[in-house]
Amino acid sequence: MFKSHGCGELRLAHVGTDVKLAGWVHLRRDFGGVIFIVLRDRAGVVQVVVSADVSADARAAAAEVRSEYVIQVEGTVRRRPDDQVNPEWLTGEIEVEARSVQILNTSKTPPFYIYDDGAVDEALRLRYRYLDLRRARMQRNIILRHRAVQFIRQFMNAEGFLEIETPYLFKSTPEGARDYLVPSRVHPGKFYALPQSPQQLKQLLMVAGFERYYQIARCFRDEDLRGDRQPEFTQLDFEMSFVHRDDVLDVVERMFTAMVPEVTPHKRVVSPFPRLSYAEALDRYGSDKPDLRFGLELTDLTEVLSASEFRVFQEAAANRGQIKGIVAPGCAVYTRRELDELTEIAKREGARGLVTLALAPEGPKGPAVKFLTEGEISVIAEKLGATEGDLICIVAAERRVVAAALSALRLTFRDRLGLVDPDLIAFGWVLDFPMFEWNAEAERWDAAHHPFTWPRPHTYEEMIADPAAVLSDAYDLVCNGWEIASGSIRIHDPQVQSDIFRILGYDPADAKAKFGHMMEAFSYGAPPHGGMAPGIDRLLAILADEANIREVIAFPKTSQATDLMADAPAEVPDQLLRDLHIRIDNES
RNA sequence: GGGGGCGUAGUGUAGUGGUUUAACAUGUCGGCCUGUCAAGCCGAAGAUCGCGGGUUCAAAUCCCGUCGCUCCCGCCA
Repeated sequence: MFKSHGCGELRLAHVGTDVKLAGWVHLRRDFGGVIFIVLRDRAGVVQVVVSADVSADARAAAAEVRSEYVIQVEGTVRRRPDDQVNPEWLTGEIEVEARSVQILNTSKTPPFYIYDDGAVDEALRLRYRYLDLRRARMQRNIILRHRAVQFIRQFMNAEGFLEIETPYLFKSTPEGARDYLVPSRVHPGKFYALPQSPQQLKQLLMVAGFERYYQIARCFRDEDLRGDRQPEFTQLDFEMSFVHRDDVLDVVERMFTAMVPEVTPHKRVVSPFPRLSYAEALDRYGSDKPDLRFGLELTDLTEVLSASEFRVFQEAAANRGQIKGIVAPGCAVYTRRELDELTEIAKREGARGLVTLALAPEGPKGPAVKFLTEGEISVIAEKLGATEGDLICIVAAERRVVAAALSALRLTFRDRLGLVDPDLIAFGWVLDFPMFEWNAEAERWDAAHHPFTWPRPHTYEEMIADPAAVLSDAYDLVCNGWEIASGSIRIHDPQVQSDIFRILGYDPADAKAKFGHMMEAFSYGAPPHGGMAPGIDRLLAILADEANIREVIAFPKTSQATDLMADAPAEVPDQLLRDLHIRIDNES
């Protein structure tokens, strides 16, 4: 072994110990006769003192050393004099007096600082990802991820789940995200698809009688990226037989409630997780993934303002729309410019405008004041619980737009007013999703979650009577405003499954080709089952205080889905394409 | 597919009201230095201002195009 200890693990207790260390040169301070080297390895950093008095050879070697050289040091752990303790460091009470310094490898000057987590151009970080990963922030995040995943494995194992792998080369399924395809060499013109999730396979594992399955599964979706979306991402995919909805929720709730204090002790989990119906989430927060760390809930004013003379309100009420508002505490002083920005946010979500009422000391102010009676204004303020100094924001439009606009404003105030404790982890369940969604463009019903979800009323007659009213046993877990997991109790009855396909308008022959294996499997004694799939990347981003899941993935893609380090995707030799029976059409 | 932001020594930034030898910090290289801890002091090198084209007497600066990174909308059952 090159080393007897990790650099960062040395403490006062090691004083007097002879140690062999190996790592990277973090910083170097050369005084001529004495050279300080801050040596770094995975465990952390420690100060090495190389004195000419101790070893002329060691001093000579240390003088050659530069940032990020890989060196080996042999020496003795020594207590630092009281006035030279570095309280910033875990190893700050000691130092290693070097007897020998060996250069194991040199390094070019790195393209950015390793010892500092300061901002560096994203493209440069990704091009030199292996250097970026050396930096404290990424080391911390990747190690945190390891600990979280290990916790999950131990927890799931203890709960009686079996870890089972499923294929990456599988079959494209209709709907959902665009698939990543893999051409078949053996079967010209045919393609595998990388799984968007192991959904079908885990259900088949339930049919197979494993009862409890889990997998830290890579999933692939060929859609445009966002801060919370990468083309490949990782889920804790699990499925359970002979359970009801609450049994599934219970596993996840216990797991995360135990995990957070274990891997991030400075974070506080709100427990038990609040439960909201989908309808309630939209009603109170305007979103199906509400940030539950703060209030600022939406209040419905449709009824109290239905008789208003104000045309904006009249129209909304007349068109079966809604009038809702939120209160921004202390924001009555907002300038014209700030109010315009709020209006822009509302408009971006489809609202035609935003009604603002500033409760200034001299009375209510705002462009709509002249259209409202004093009585109406006081009813609004009372309903919303607004007091002097507050800013009221009202959107009147169709339900969807009202929800989207006020939700966006709510998050804007969250950020501007600093309404959340960054160390709060606020999980919440969103339940009772609708089974179907009307797809106006295609003029048909789509599955709101996926077509394998168990509908509450499950006879064809009950469902077709009013598809919009059919709720399902689908559920989401949200955390700090992110959708963190999604799942459902599945259909295990082939009759119900074919009824769902019928309502979704699948051509029976087509459904058989796409899902025949599922239908057939269900006809061989499929147990009632359900499951869920928490997104590991998103959860880790929240725990690591990162806004982008890139920061918790060792080798992520850019927002254009490229790998700047390896330069992928890339062209391939013609022969490879010929083997795959593929010709490139440069026209399209 | 659409919209916004960014691109200037290795890195992070300033300069963007047209006329500079393109500034500052840090890093790099050399020198001094035996107790520093983002060491200090002295000295040096380092930038065709992302790329291409245009306007002009004159472009880092204005215009057009293009590339890259990023955020958002669409998309993501």
